[in-house]
Amino acid sequence: MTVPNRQVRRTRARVLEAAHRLLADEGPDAVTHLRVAEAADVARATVYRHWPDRIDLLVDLLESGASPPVFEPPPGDDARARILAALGRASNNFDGELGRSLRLLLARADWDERFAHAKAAITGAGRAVLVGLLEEGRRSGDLVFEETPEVLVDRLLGPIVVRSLLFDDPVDEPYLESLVDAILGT
Amino acid sequence: MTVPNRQVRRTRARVLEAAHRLLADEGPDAVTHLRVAEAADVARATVYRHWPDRIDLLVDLLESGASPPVFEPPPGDDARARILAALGRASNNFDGELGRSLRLLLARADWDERFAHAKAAITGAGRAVLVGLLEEGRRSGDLVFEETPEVLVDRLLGPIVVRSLLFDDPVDEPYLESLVDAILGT
DNA sequence: CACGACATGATACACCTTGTCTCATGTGAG
DNA sequence: CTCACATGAGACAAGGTGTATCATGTCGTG
Repeated sequence: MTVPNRQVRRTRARVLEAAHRLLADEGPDAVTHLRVAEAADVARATVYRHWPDRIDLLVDLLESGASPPVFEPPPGDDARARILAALGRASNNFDGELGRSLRLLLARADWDERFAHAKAAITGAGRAVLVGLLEEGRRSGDLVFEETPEVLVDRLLGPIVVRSLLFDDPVDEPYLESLVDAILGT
Repeated sequence: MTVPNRQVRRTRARVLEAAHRLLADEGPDAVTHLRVAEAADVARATVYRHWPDRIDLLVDLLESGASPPVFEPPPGDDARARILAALGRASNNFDGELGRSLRLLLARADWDERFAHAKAAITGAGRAVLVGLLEEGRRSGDLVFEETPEVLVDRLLGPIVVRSLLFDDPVDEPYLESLVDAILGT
């Protein structure tokens, strides 16, 4: 991995930013070499040099946009509060632009290996964070449960996902609290 | 609504079937007027006559394929068994081709009104079936719960959705049983 | 600073897809 | 059988794709 030039970094950043706007405004079909180049005020050939395949550009876009803050391990004292904060962060990310990226990732992963990798990385990371919080709570004695942590993650994350990604209903703080209490028995 | 010709019906069926294969094999980007026409052995102009917009064809495809059996109200005696059967049917449908259609619908709904309608119709129907089963169980005395039925549907359906659509982990009968017992307290 | 390596802009090219049109031919309902 | 209408076949302009070339611009290094 050679570290890219300043010029290269600047160009990539400009292109990605333009592509990001295009994706957000007009959807994945609008992210073509031509339109991205025009929006970024960059030669079309330049876009081809960096991303010979349109799909690579889309994957880059989704990975850079959807990855970092989705399930960041939150600070806090007891396990319940930390889990609550993690779920709140997740639900905040699910609606809005990040939710759209996630849905796009889910759909494209069915037909394209590159999207599948990105999907696995992101969902895997999120799952790992929650599993970690649960195990930490069990070790510290804050939580007592019989099921595997993975099963509990399903039960905690699932309702939020269904509600925001499928039903387009809001998820607020009371909803999360009653969910956590019901699942974790706190 | 005029009832279409025999010729028209035949053509539409052939085109839809070819488009279906294309979607399943190569994904949504492959469903273009040209490729569908070639696969269906039909003139390209004919496809344009029936579906002037490529998106209409995709929506048609997803609605016809994804709608009917997703959450069919199952027969059975007690509420727990019926809900279990409904969830089992749903989880069977989530992986495989129907799951892909659902994910595609979710993603495209963010940028296209027509997909959004189809998504709302399908998810709404599914939710209604489960809510109905819960209310029926409450009336018959099989089930006792304090939350709204919608909240319980989130908790029942959510884990299954997350597990099959996000994590790509299998959902088997014991998983469903322990889920139902945990959520409904049976 | 000056040089050299390399990224970019500009342009050209052949090829493919799209959307629309026209007209001859085929098909089915009455 | 006949006529309305659906389809097939092909033409067409417009525009997107992918690749190549070369002059120009930008940066890192000596």
